[in-house]
Amino acid sequence: MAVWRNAIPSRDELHEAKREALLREAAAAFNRNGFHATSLDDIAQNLGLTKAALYHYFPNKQTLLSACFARAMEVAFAALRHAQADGVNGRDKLIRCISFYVERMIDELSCCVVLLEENALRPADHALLVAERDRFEQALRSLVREGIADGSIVACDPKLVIFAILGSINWIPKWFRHSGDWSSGELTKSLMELFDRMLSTHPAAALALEVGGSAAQGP
Amino acid sequence: MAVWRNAIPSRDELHEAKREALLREAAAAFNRNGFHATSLDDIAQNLGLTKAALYHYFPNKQTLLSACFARAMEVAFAALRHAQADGVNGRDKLIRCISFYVERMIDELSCCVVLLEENALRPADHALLVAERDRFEQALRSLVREGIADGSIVACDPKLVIFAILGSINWIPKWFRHSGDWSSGELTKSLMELFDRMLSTHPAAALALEVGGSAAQGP
Amino acid sequence: MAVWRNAIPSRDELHEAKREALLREAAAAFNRNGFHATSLDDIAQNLGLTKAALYHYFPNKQTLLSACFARAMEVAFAALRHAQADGVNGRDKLIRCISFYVERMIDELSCCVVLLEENALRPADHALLVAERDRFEQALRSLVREGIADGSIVACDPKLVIFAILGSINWIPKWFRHSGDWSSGELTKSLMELFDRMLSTHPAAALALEVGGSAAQGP
Amino acid sequence: MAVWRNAIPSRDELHEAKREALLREAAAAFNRNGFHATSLDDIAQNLGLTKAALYHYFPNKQTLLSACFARAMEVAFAALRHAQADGVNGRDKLIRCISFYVERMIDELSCCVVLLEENALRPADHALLVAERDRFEQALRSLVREGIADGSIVACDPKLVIFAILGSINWIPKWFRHSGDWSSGELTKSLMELFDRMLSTHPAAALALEVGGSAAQGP
DNA sequence: AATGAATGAGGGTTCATTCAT
DNA sequence: TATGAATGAACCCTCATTCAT
Repeated sequence: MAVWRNAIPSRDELHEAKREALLREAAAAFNRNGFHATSLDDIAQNLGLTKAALYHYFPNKQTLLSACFARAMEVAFAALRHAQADGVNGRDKLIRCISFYVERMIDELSCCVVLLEENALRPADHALLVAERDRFEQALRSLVREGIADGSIVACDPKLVIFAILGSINWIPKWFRHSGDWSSGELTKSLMELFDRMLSTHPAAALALEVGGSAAQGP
Repeated sequence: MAVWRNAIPSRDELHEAKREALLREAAAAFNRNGFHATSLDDIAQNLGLTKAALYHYFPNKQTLLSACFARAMEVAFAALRHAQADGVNGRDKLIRCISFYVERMIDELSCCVVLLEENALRPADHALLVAERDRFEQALRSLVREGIADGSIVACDPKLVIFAILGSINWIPKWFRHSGDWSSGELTKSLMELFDRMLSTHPAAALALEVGGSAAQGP
Repeated sequence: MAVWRNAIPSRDELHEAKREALLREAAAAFNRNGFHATSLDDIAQNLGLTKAALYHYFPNKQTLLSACFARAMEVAFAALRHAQADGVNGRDKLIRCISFYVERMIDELSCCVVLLEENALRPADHALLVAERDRFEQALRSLVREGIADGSIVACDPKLVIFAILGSINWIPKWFRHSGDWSSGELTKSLMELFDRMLSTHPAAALALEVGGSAAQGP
Repeated sequence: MAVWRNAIPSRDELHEAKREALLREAAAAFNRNGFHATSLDDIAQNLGLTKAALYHYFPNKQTLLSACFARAMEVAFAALRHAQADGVNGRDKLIRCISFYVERMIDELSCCVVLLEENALRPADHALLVAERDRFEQALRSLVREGIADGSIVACDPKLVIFAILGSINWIPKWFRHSGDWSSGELTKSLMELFDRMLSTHPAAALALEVGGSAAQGP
């Protein structure tokens, strides 16, 4: 039976797989050109489908966007849980969180400038999703405060630091290409080094940090 | 008489002033909602005009965008000249340049996510302006290399560092409000401290640097 | 006093002269590009004026068209009177009429495709002017009948003949240029020879005809 | 089965049929009112469609015009081939060509004042199509020269003769109505008699010619 | 599930026309 | 008289969305 289930996917599984492919394609297109400059025709063509066919998987274009946004939020909170579990201090948690988030976003959704398009969300989605995003940002700021308190992060304005980091991250899809100089892992690692130095109270030690690796040795 | 000539602006001066107001309003709207989500009606209404009236000042919507972009590039190269003239080493030059750029962009064009919309430019403008932007980014990378060479900037990948910094900067209009917690000068100063720490070989020294103070006094 | 009146034209005379220049320019433009493809800006620029200035001479664009049309009709009826007075038979009258009409239309109004634009006239003007044009066409047909009756024109359908001739004439502005191979007089003469042969009962004699010259020697 | 395939047109055939209907409707409208005075709404309403629906069949309004123009050119060159094959001398060829052209143009495209709108063509189409039209006119002039050489056409200026004939033809849609006095065949025949007399060296013989009868039986 | 046809709303642009200066 | 500014209507075109097949 298991063999069969692998060999011949059920109708629902096929549907779900196509839905997933559509979501990824939409995310990639939104990242490339922005939500408004992306037509359903564009997305459909890249999938070898017709515009009308998309409506079997999503009720409308806005939903594609909010699904991307929601996916980003899922990743964000997964990153947060991951960081809370494994991090040894504020800075370590923050870096782990960002690292996890960036690498998965790049691989799954071509990273998420989608977030740039928050104004394109319908009011209902907007309220819900922006609230979630704000919760995420609040959590990140809390990590900064935690780091400042435990001495792992230099004195700074948590709000500003988080804005700076998120800016760098959300900018990635504007220049990163999977075919380019870096893999998503390399990019993430290098970027984390920069952030780490920006935050560290002892930057020399920061350089020794192995970001994304098995263990983070805080000061 | 000279007083009178100042007091009563000529028709040309009035025209130019309105054109300038339109450019600013367009930049602000593009920053808020993106190029494609901004209709000429939106811009016109905010100026108390009709859509058609805009065509007295700009030949088409695309030109509004490229004018914003071009303005950003003017500021960028002014910042570069300023930094080259006054900076004492690579890091100092880079920080001065970014500082000057950010502060003026915020004040003049609500900062420039406009740059995000490069894909919306017409081919002719795109070729010209993106080339200029690339020249600017190259110049910034050169400053990084200069800093690495003179020991003021820590070993790093110049490309990545510049992307990280530009990302932070271009993200500003998504959250900064003139009516908010920071003035443009305060924001700039705080942000430069972060960048400085990210780049510095001796972060302690970096904190002593008075960034934004002298750097922001452009011509 | 007369000297003065010649040397310094009165305000009214100046106005009338400019109005006349505007009418000609409009006619030329309409002939070149058609009524709808001609903007008031086009006309104004060719006159070294602003669009708004035209409104000192004509209340609106439609009036420019109907004035051209009316002018064409004046010329048409002048041609008719001329032909009635001097022609020696039906064919001679018809040819004289057409000849007079064509030459003056070319010189005064760049010839009148304006007539092609009858559908662009406002209802009020349309009723009036098309009625006049129909009267003119009727008169031409009468000349054909007269020619058939007096033996100077071959048996034919008057309606069709007139349509054929008017078609040729109204086509002129599509290819004739004042700077080209023919003068308006030469063109008219050659064209009349063609028409004359088309109508003549004795084409050999037709070739001897001196159209537009001092005397027409009918058969 | 073949019967069925004929009885129930395929989707492609339906599409093509509608496209053809649109082309005819557009041609008729352009002939009636001119290109610029014809809105897509006008055309669409006459077809019982919405403006936007037209875009399933043509990419833009200009293409409707150039397709009409191109169609006219196809007919023109078919007429030319036909005349070259069957004509016995220059005059006969010319008349056959014109006859074939006129009758088919009237029946297929309400005749083609479309040609009047050459200025409305986009540069790319303009270059191509006007070149074709010029080739057609050149071919017609060659026929005139051939006729002069073989004695079937009276001495005349080929350029002028062709302009005169084309003028008559292009004027047709301004007055001809399918519901009127003449059928397209009768009109064509009568018109050819006029042209024939205009060209003939022996007009008596010309009258004996049976124009339009055999000439109108195209492939 | 997939598609071609059709639509209605909306945006950019042009242009005749008006008006204050 | 002449003009720059402004407007509103109309147009072409795009696109998300719906529906019958």
